[in-house]
Amino acid sequence: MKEDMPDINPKLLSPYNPKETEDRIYKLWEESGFFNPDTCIEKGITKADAEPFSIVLPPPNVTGTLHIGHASMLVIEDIMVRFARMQGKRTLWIPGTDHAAIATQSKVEKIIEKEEGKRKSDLGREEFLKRVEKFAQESHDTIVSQIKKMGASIDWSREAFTLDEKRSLAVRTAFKQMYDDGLIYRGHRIVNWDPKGQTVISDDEIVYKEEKTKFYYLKYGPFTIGTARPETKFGDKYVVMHPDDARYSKYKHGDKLIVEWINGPIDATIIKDESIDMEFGTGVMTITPWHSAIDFEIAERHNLDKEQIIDKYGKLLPIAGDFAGMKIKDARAKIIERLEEKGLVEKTEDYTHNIATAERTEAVIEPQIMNQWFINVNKPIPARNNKTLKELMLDPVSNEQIDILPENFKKVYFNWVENLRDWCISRQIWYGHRIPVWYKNEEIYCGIEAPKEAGWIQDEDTLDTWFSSGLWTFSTLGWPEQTKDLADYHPTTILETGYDIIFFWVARMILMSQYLLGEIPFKTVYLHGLVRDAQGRKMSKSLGNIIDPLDVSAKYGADAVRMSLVIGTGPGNDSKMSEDKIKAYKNYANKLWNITRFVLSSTENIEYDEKFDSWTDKDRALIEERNSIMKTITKEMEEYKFYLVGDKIYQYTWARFADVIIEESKPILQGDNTEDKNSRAQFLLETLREIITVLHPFMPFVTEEIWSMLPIKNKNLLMVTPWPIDNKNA
RNA sequence: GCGCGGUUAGCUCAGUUGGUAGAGCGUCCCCUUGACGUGGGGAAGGCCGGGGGUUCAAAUCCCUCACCGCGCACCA
Repeated sequence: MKEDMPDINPKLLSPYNPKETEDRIYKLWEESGFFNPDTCIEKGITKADAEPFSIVLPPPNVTGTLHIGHASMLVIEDIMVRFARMQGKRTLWIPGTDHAAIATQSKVEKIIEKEEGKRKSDLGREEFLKRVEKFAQESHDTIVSQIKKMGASIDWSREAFTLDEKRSLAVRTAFKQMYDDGLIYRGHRIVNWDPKGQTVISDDEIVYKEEKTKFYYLKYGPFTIGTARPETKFGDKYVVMHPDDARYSKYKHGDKLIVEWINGPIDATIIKDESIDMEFGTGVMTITPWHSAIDFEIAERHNLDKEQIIDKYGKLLPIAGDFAGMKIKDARAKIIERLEEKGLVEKTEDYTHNIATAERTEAVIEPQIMNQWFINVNKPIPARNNKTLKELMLDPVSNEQIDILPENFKKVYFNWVENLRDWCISRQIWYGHRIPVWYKNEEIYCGIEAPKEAGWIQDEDTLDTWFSSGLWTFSTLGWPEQTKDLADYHPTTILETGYDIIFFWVARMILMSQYLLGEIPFKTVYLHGLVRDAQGRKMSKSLGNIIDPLDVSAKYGADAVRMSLVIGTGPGNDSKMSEDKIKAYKNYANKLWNITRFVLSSTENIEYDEKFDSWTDKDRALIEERNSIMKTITKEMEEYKFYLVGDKIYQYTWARFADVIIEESKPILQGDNTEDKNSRAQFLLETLREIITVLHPFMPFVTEEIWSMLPIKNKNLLMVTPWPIDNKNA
């Protein structure tokens, strides 16, 4: 039966085969050079003065492989980028990876411990770093090939890494400028210490977990104090209450008394402070300034002594007397035993509270007072109209220089910035940007390069990974050098990223760009959600519900995976993923294939005329209908409503074009009326062409493949073919 | 505690400025040898979370309650 169609591309005779197609097409794109806007200009595809469209890829961590969430991000961004390119914009998408300091280091530590039974201290800093770098390189290579598989039309010639030479220079330059402006300082402050990771972490790297524990009421002289942490109480010599608390009015601020305590009598001092909640417990507490942020603040206010009770490894110090050297967990019960013996335990209750744990190591955070590096977010900056970093972060969002989609995240953003405390940027890990500060005797030197004279020793610490990520929109464009790229493409057009890193990353990019460049890093922030499984659960190894983007792409084609990741995924919302959904879009790719076969075979003896004008009334009506849909689609593309567009094209192709229009066309094409026949044939060809064109950002592989088979004269690759609708000049 | 979402067909979700409820998957029936069974036609199935209000008209706007989810802050 197929002999009747001798001129049809033989590929069309069998079902669409993504496996055979995708790698070949990607290679075609890469070889064309069109991922690079400079090439597009050189070859006359894009005008040199065209409107720029630029976007940076949120650099995946070099901790392993990409997951479905990365795939979703790649797809949304690739749709933006392909659409912009087809609209004739000077389109730049910059790829890169993130060294992810603490995440990568702890991953490699785990591997080395598992495979060789060694710790990083057994290897030494230099050797350990070599191992991390090797691991990072391998991860990088995997990630790059995965990005290509998904069809990302990204400019590989501009690839960056947060820890490469150029980005390191950017980091040191930024650090030095902040240091010189007095925004970066070193000081003894209460910080979040991770006893397992042996490093400080920022407030945002903390995860609160619910814990059931005991709450003890202890006799402290004439008072009863409540605590869940008796092991910190050894040095407690201040007893604090609210100044308005009538129950304790006979005690005056500064009164001294001697109380019997864990290891004997203690000189206690009465402190009155308004931060005390009279309703909670007995309204009296003792404080441990070294190991509690709240207590630290009280101590600062009243200029009280601070004493360390717990060491870096979570063990008790000599102040604990008999308990010295014990771990917190073991000590707690023993201390209570002792207090019981002394008759100091009044009662014990069950208690549920949230404890701070480290995001990476899951260890319980122990607040400690330590000498660390901080960024001052409240200091006026003369070069920026005396605005503080906080204000520099707030301004562009409140005055709408920067749009956030969906808008409700603005509120979340404001709330976070307003409550922001100084950002602790030093980390006691090895992998990362070393702090560009050197010491010699009492002297301190901060510079972009090491001092030339001998005897200077560099600070041991590295920087929080988000410090370098904060520079990403401009460090990738060549800053601190004043490059052409920087002038052409910064501020970037849009930042597309997950809502879970709005604080970590989005806020810090705004901070860095506003401060260092005096301009916003991007005009729009598009926040995507989490990709969950069909039941709405998070994907995790333990649930066994992980969908690997590469697996499903191999099985159903990257186009099908792309469609299923976009449709039903508005900004800010989590999306759900299932193989059934992917399967449906694989069928769609095949449907397009079959439509193409029909249209090409049934119009074989008719020459496609792009300027055809003798439409029948019926076809004129169909064109009008199609144009109106295309207009809507274009408008929604411009509004970033890809989830609507994808579905609209799908519906139009299948339910309208295939099921109705093509069915109606069969008798027309087989009939005797030449005018009707010709008009309808032209309509089918033109409509197929338009469908394939507007679908290209969503399903680039199958559309590019079909495009290559359409009877169009002088055509270029579909990826650089102009978008068919221009709403502005319509 | 403060804030933000969500609640629409069995499941997962759309529903643009208020105008007679939609899709995918699933279920049931039927059809089909020239584009496609990865198909076609049809059907069942929804007081659009509860209550109240505005309006000629509300899934859509306002108020309120309930439940689910998330973020931030956390009390010793």
